[in-house]
Amino acid sequence: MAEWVPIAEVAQHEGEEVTVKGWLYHRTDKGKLKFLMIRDGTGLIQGVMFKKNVPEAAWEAADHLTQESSIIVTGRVRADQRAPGGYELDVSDLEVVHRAELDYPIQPKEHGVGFLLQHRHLWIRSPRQAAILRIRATVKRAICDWLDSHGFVNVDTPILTPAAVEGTTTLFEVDYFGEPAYLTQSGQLYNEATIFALGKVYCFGPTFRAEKSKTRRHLTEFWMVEPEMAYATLEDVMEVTEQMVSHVVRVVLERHRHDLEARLKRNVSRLERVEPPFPRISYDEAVALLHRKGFEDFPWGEDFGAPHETAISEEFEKPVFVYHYPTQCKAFYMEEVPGRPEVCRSVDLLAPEGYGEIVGGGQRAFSLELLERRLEEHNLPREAYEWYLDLRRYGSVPHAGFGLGLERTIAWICGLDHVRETIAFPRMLERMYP
RNA sequence: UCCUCGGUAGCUCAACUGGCAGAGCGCCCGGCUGUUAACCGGGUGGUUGCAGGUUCGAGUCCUGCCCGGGGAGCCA
Repeated sequence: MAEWVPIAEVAQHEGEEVTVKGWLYHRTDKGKLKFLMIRDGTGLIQGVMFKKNVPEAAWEAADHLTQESSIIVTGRVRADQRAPGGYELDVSDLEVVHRAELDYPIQPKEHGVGFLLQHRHLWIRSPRQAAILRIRATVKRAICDWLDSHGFVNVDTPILTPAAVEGTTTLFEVDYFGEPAYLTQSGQLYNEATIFALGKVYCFGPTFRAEKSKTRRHLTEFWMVEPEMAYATLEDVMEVTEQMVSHVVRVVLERHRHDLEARLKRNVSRLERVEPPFPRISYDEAVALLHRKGFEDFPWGEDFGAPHETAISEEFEKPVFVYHYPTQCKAFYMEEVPGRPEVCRSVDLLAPEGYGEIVGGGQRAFSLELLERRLEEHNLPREAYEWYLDLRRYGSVPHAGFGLGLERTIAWICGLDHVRETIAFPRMLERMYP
């Protein structure tokens, strides 16, 4: 038998007889000629099958072959401009591993979103969805590579937690041997402990929010990478963020340019501009900008909604940092701006093209006194935070960190209109199946 | 939780002012040596989301419920 090669590498075997193992994506019959679109997870290639070139049994097997049947196809690799992708397989033999039942629900045509999500376990086979999942893997890898090579130690923070990290908002409660426990919504507080042992750290895992959000930017289970650094400031956070994000975009462009352009119809020139430094504007400046752009009645002190974020990011070609938010709309652990306690040392990174906030971070409160006061103001149970307060008792340092939402970042890079396509099996309000 | 749109064949949708429930795709049969979601001919396919009401007659109007899409708030 000829050498088994992944479809992605078929072009390197021009003129040779090769075997591909995959699934039938689409078939077109033209009398004594058949076109078989074959996918194998690495790519898509057209097999051209002439009746006179294949054994009788292979021809008959192909005759009524159903979509998504698993097949092993052998043929000579040939360059042909008429073939999608430029190369095709001049088929000499075909073996049917399993003939799929004939009611495969997903056709190579348009479907409604609800239907596709109900069949997500099959939808991911479609080339576009598979491309997104491959890019997701690259994004994760690129993030870890960058952090690992810049002195960050990967620490796994717990998923089961005893209390709310950022207050008692919407957490998923689970039964922990008769006591309530909660699925984590951030590993940050634990990272603030581990930096005292390791210097620079990051956690990277799933987080859970039980909020009843029904928008293109929300999942109830999503992945977040959270770097945290000892002896670091808000300015350090912005520098690390822009370096890391730029690296990720660069790597994705390097490895997935074709998928981005051909499969996802992404305008990559927008991504090519993503290089440090990113513009930085203060919350005050952002509010002034909004006032100039038609949001005259936006009150100072409120957090931005989606339309505001879009309006701000429209003014810039790159992702933009907005820093020094009002203290009242950020979490209890934010450091104050010296001399201006009404704003805090926080920063959000807004992605271009209306993708909104992909990073939130800041410099953490340094002093025990400030933290104690904040816990009280936020009505948080002090007992649950005693260990956290210890961090300010034994060698407190200025420190800072941020969280980057993986799905939102991927949606932006891929140019998707909803984060649900960036994860294999999205968990959303109103949807837990499959 | 609120606002908004929707639910008709396996899929995407149509059906005027209440009057015989349809098309394209899929699938099945036949034809075709260059298809790109092929094309041509024939065939298959329905508890109109559920329950009740109005009416001679309801996919269509009314009430309630269920399910889903989009958005807001909140967030990454």
